[in-house]
Amino acid sequence: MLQIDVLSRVPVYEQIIDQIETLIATGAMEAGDQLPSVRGLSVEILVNPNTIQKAYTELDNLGIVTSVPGRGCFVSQNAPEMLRRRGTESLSELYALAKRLHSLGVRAEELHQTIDEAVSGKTADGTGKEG
Amino acid sequence: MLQIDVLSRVPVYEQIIDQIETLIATGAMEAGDQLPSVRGLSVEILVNPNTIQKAYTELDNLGIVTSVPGRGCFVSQNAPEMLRRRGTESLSELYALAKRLHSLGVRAEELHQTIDEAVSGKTADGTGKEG
Amino acid sequence: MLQIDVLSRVPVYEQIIDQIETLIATGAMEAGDQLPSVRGLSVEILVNPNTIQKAYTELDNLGIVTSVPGRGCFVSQNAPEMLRRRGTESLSELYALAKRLHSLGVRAEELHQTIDEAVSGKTADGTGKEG
Amino acid sequence: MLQIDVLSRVPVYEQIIDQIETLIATGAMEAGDQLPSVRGLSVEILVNPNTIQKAYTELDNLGIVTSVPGRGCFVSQNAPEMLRRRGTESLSELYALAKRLHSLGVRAEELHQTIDEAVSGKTADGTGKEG
DNA sequence: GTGGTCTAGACCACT
DNA sequence: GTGGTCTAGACCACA
Repeated sequence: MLQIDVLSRVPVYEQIIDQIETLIATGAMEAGDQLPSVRGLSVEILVNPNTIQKAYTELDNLGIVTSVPGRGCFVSQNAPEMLRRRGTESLSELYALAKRLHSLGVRAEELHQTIDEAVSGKTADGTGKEG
Repeated sequence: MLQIDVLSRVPVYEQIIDQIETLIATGAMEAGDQLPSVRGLSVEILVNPNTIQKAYTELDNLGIVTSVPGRGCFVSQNAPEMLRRRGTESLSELYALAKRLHSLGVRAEELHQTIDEAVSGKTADGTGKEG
Repeated sequence: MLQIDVLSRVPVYEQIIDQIETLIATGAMEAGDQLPSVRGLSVEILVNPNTIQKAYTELDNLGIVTSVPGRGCFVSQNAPEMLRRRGTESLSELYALAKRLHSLGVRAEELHQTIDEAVSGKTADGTGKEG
Repeated sequence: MLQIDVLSRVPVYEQIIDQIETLIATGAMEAGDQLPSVRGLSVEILVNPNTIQKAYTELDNLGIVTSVPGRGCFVSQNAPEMLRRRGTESLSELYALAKRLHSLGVRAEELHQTIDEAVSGKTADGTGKEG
């Protein structure tokens, strides 16, 4: 269900958060759906239960999911809307990265082209590799 | 000369690297130019000499700069070209980020608009802060 | 595990790098193996943790090793291959040194004999000390 | 006359020593020949006179040249023989480097081949670049 | 003066 | 526990 790269610089709990958010934003998971149990997901993706718990707690704090003690963890009603808003707010990251690449001499045209490729899902020079 | 944000999550030595790279890529510093001395920059921007040294060593490893013990630190001949190439290669990061934001529901139009703002230097909703 | 010569002109962190690379190249450590922890190795070979850290960071930059914060430091998958390639590329150093010795009047036969001794591990007149 | 690489890791004074030694060992300079004056060589190769002086002093200490105050610096009578002996002693460097390359996986055959190329003056894969 | 190395000791995020 | 960053202060070789 989730793909974890233990060698990545991105903390494991953050990878979990990102992927669950994407599942929700893309509609693969809907409001009210139950997340896998901490222990179940732990054995499935071979990650320490504490790390899973940390990711779930974080998602709860963000309001993306709702933990119900003794029952489980469920996608919040307004999760998709929240994620979209969060995405818009995160445009500042895109802004900062684009600004840096531009300052390194990458032309605006190349930046726009990369955006188009990301949106359309092509992998021209986007390998998906991070930093 | 350099602006350090001690509250940023970006390590100080990386801020130094980024800003020097930008100075070179924008032509503010040219091949052969001498960088400020480790100790001089240290007192100027109020950062420990070891941190400056770490940044310079990293820039040396990257080939952006050539350190000559006893003489100083100089911008490499092919630094501008290297930086531009590095920037182009880093488009994959932009690709990944744009893809993620799009998956969170951000529309392509918003992404392109952010690119435009980054290139033109406006700060509409790009505060430079992270998400 | 590692032998450090504090009297050598070779920096301690470089001695660490060299010896770990040798362990990997010779198969004593394999891809995926975990390196000793920074603090653990520090007390074992009586070297400051920062010096160990510097060696590990360098190995990470070289791609020989992958550091995962909070988990440890692991031998990269393609480390052995990279090391062998690096060795072949470094033949130019051997070339330069041999050329210099030859220009100083050392006969080719002596050079070949020294190579043989180095390969077979004998220490005839190769003390490992520098000239 | 001498070629100095100010960007090299090898100290300038050491480059001067090396090249003068090579000139003597190859017979380009003979016993009794006068070396260029400190100030003359200084302007010719654009190096600080103190650095030239340091090289000459070092050569004097090695017995390769003899400084005569007020008259100049001359190649010693037994310089060629000394250099040859020094070269033989320096075989330990070749030993150490060969041992390291071998430990990185370079085969003995490749090492011998590189020696042959260095002796015969070919530049197959010997670029002369250092480390 | 320059860069380079090392130590001691602290704090941080993450597992 | 892990690696990563930073500071303070020292010493070295080199120009």
